[in-house]
Amino acid sequence: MARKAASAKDVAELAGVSRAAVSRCFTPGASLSPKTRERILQAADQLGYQVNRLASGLIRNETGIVALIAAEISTPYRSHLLSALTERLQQAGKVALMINTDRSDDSVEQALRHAISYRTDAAIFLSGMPARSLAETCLRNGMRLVLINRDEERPGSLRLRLDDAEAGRRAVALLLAAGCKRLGLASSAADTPSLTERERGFREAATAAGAEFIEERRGPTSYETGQELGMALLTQPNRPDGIFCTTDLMACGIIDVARWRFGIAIPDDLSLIGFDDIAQAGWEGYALTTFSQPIEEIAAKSVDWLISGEQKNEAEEVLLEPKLIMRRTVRQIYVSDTEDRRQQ
Amino acid sequence: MARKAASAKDVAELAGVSRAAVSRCFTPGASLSPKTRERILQAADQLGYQVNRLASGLIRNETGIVALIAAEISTPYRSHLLSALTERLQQAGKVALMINTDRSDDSVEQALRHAISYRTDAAIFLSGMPARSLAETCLRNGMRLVLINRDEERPGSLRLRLDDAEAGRRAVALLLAAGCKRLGLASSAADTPSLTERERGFREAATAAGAEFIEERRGPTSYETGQELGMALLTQPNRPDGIFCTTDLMACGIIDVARWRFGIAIPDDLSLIGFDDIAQAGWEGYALTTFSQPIEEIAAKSVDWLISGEQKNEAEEVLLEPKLIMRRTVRQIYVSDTEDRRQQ
DNA sequence: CTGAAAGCGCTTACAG
DNA sequence: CTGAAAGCGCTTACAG
Repeated sequence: MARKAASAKDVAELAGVSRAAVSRCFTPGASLSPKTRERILQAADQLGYQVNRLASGLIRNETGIVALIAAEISTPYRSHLLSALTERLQQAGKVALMINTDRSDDSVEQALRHAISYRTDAAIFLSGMPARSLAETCLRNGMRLVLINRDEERPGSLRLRLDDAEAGRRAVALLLAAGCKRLGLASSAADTPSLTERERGFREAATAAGAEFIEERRGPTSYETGQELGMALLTQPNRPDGIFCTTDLMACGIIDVARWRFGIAIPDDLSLIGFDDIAQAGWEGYALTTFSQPIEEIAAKSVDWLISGEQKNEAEEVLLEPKLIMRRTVRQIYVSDTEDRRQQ
Repeated sequence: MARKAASAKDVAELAGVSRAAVSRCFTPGASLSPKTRERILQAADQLGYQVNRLASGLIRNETGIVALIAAEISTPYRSHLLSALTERLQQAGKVALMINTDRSDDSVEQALRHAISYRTDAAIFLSGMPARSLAETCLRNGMRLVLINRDEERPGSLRLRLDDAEAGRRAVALLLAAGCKRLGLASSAADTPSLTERERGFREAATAAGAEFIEERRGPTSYETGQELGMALLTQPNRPDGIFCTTDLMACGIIDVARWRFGIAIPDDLSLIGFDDIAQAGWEGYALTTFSQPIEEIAAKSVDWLISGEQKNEAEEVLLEPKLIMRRTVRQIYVSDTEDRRQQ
């Protein structure tokens, strides 16, 4: 039993041409007479020939592989972004190598070494950061780096960020406009750049507005943490009536606790704003007012940058705007009762 | 600017040994004196050398890459499975190539061709099926195939299935035991092997028990379809009081519609059973009684089979049991009120 | 234990 | 337009 796929040599022999010719047949733009091309294509088809990307990658110094480096890849937001990225990559003729990390420097380094050993054309970081020295090694090898929502930059890389702080500020304004008297900030203890920025924006605006607020930060970024956050915030003697939660996943936990354990009416007795616009935020049971991450835009910009353009030595940076998605967890007091009905 | 990573040649020169020696240094079990190894390791470290898996894959006919072929990869169940698979693969020293399909034969074929061109050691199918002829080509090249929840088999491949029909049957029994008088079967129109089996088991058992039931099948497998299903089922003149929904995602949609649009109390006025045990099924707002897919077991069995063992010519098959997860969407009537309280 | 040499499957100047 | 030849970075018998 042959354990080898057909090679260019096999095709060449069958078609009665040189190995070079069959190579040209599969490299766009190479000169080849229509007749020869036809003969080669037919032979290739007959043999089930597929060019070996390992070999061609070795020669051309371009593998068509790009590494996706991320932690917690089954989380709603993360998996959505990964999906968008994978799809765009495929449309651009690239292929995605998924590498799971646990966010530790060690595992991120490990991931990047994997990427290097497969000579990926690029690496996209959704979690963690490559050490400066390793990043330089990558660049020297012609590998491109894109950093999504990371707080540092690396020379030669593309950095895509959201204006997280602005979202925190807008959340405060919104909550105050809804008549909330006592604000709450809920976040995980993950200390991820995006979360920290959202928190900072919130504190800044709340302080500037002279608003009273309390905050709770704990645990990993999860639904369960949301439940704990809800318990902590809602058992306070003077509990908040307007909460900004740095992540939808946690906000869902807060909503459930408020509703099912305390019977708190949302948005009448408690207004809540999340971040990410995960699918569940749009579910009827949550209808969460939140800020959406422009996932398709992030994915598009990332792969556009990867496939086009020359390598530069400065870092490029693009700042995207989260968009406010109004749903039904923030009380609307500006609209009178009758107008409210007319609007529906 | 050097655009090339350090190669074995560079390391060999720096360490004053042959290229063969540095190759041996990085292949487990190759004979090499401790002294030489030490010198090589040091040189490699200094140069930031990583063996080029493209070149080694070419020679050894083993790339360490395994393709994950799936549709709708950001769905809760799918992304969870993908995450487990990726993790196990990494632990086994392999790396995951993620390929997105849209389930059409065409895109599945495309995906497999991609896998072939990168000479992946294996392909794991979570969606779609490789055409018989293509599958044979793969096997001939020594590529291993694992099919998860697929209805056909392919010689030489591993097929992992769940006893979906049995779950459908158990759902009927459970609903009947809960005192439901009129059953409902809710499913998407996706015609996926797993769904069809779950439906079949339900119909079989319902018919055998002489139970009255209605069914609704429509749309893709999504939360939104669940909402439609809920509308269709709950607006019936004689609506069901016990529903088996072939997927948790859709079940969540049904719950929300029942609760928020019709004010139906769950489980008092409507019992509901799902399938998959996605994270949301465990959320406080749903607390969905459901069947769990043994995801970790599926992942473990898949990669164990891949890394160990000889290629055989018959297809192997393993049948896994979905496990009933009792939560709070099925009415409990066997337990008297006082006993009920004692149990808590 | 170690090295020289052949070979994996491709691409790409270089000539013609 | 086409082929012969060199070379990408590795591994692996084969000798010593």
